[in-house]
Amino acid sequence: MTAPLDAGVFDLRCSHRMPIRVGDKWSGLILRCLEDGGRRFGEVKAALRGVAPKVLTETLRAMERDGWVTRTAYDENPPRVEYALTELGRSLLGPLNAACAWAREHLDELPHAQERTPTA
Amino acid sequence: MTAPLDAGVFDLRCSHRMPIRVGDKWSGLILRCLEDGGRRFGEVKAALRGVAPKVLTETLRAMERDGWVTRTAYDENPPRVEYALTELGRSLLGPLNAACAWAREHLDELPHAQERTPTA
DNA sequence: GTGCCCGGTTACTGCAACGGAACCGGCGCT
DNA sequence: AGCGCCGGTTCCGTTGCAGTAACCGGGCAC
Repeated sequence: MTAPLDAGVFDLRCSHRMPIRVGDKWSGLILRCLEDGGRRFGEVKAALRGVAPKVLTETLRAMERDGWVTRTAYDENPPRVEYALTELGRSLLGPLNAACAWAREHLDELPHAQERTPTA
Repeated sequence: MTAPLDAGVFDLRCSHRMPIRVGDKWSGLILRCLEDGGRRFGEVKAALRGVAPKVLTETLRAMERDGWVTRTAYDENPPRVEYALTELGRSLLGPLNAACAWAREHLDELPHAQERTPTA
């Protein structure tokens, strides 16, 4: 899954005041990016083309804090850090994919779909 | 469904640059509020306790523009306006409920769930 | 004529998310 | 000595969602 993700059409959200927070711009994409196994910071960054390192760090930290991903730092050099889904994080792929399926199915019915960028 | 909705734990989002936009704070709640039939502005406002009329108008207008709800103004007095789901809007309840089901199922596994407000 | 009801609108403000650019430390390579 | 790699961090600015408070217009009732 190094190819650009198509999940950009749909992601899940809860605001910071709600127990679940998947609503930032990148969480959904990160979930799907880690679907097939752990990945390094740089790999995720490359898959999510255009994400600023600052934002990626923020998002990954939040996801770690909320128990969706694990962060494993290897004491090597150059440094290596691996992010992987927890079971909880993996369970979120269900609703996420349901939403993505909906989006693919109804994309043509959406009034302003073509005016906006369909895929990230 | 005049009782306060519990969908506050989960809603769906896409940013304004994406074809689908369910990400604002209230769209998901409005969808579920209209699930059982059309409702008046004031009814929706009462069901979504705490929403400012300005924000509610904005959200409903956006949902209308995107083809999820219809707005029907009756030329009566006092004025009456009814909002109802379109077929497209109704189809969104699928993924939305999937997400809500996930939230209910995993609420106890969430690290910081109790610190934040579980229900709106 | 005063006030209420409904469905808004307007103006102002706050805040969180997002983004760009620059910089950093530790190590290894040349 | 200088450069590059990796995984960040810091500073600063922009954007957009949301909230508060106040107001409005038309018709009706008192």
